[in-house]
Amino acid sequence: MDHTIPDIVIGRLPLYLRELSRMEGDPDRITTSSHELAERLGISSAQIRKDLSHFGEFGKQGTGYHVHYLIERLTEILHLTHEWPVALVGAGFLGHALASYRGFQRRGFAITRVFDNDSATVGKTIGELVVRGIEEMAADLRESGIRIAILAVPADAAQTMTDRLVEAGVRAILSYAPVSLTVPPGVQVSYSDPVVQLQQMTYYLAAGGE
Amino acid sequence: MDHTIPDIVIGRLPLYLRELSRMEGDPDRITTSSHELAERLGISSAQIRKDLSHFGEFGKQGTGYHVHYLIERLTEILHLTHEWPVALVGAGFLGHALASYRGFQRRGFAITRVFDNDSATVGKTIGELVVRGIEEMAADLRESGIRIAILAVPADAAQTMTDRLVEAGVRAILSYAPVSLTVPPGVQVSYSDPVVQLQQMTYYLAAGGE
DNA sequence: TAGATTGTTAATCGATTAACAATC
DNA sequence: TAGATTGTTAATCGATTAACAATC
Repeated sequence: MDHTIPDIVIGRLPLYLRELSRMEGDPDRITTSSHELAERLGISSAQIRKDLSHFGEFGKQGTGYHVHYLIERLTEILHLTHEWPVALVGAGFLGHALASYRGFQRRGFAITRVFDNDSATVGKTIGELVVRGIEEMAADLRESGIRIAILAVPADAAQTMTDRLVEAGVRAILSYAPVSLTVPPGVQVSYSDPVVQLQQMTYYLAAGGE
Repeated sequence: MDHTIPDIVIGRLPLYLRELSRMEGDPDRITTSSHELAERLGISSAQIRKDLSHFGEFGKQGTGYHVHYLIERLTEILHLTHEWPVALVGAGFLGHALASYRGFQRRGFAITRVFDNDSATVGKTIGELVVRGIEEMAADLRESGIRIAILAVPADAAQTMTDRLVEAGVRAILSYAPVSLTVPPGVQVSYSDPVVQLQQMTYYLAAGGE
């Protein structure tokens, strides 16, 4: 039941979880089906059933899936049963937006540290968090045991900060810097670059649109 | 040479372009190879050659690829030969961060409009842009011919705003709202949800890390 | 020339889908 | 029971990779 599951399957589980949580917001709804979920997510129902079957049997023939039960199973599978503390590196505009985002807490994460290397920013507060200097970072992360970081620094600083984070025990990095990062095996990296996403879409937009 | 190229191939082209642009920053560098590019991006050289071969022959045996020339070809392929105007919907923390981001212009995009439905925000300025009311949006987009929008509104408002954008002629939407959107055929949608990315990574983090 | 590297082919690998027996 | 929907199989579809002739 756990013969190294494809990464692409793991990538869809959070989408299932997100959609199920929306469904759970409706108090009248108790169950859903792979068809309904598929419809709402724009993928095939067979894919959803196949993905879930990697982890067990969560549904009932004729009835479908109990929404709350499936949420609990996915929460376990994704290791979201406890809240993960997250370090934010970079307190620029994007850092501020991330630190202020209310959506983390509800879904398993909490930014508990903010670091920046600009002495003019260090010491200021964002919400309840005081911005700390980069020189404190390694010791602080090791001491607090934080394993997840969000990188919101300029491209030039990204690899250096990544190296420091990994050295300090961080094992998962969500990077907003527009560069490919090099990390040792066992460290997860996920990227978000709005321009890369826009550039993919413009391929499909016939030229000529001013 | 153009028998509907796989979407996954198109998705990698912006990454090639980004890495090549970094290489071009080094004045000593004239050419690169599929091997070097592969190394820097963490993918296979065969994949890079295969991807590029969908569009033509851009390299020279024994020499590799001329960096500047390949940048120009990719720029054409992705329709980045002119700057695309972009409408930003939502002027919260994230909207501010996006509107202030210097990285768009250099890579083919310019946010030229910002809309928000909060009357306390409308009329304020972000950089050189004045925030406009949502009620102006449809007419303004149609008149300006804008085809690309970035959606930075709460989940609840996302589908309604999407419908309005599509109705007003927008054909590509980059959404930061944590919901699946429904759009008619021919409209591109790309998503960015940091929590989804974090949740994918926690799967690989052994539980127990407090 | 000798060495390097492309573009392409064919093989391999992996993911998606259609279909259906099982069963609630 | 009749209808609905799962979990799973096998077939299909698509993407990646290894290998190499061509050639700069």
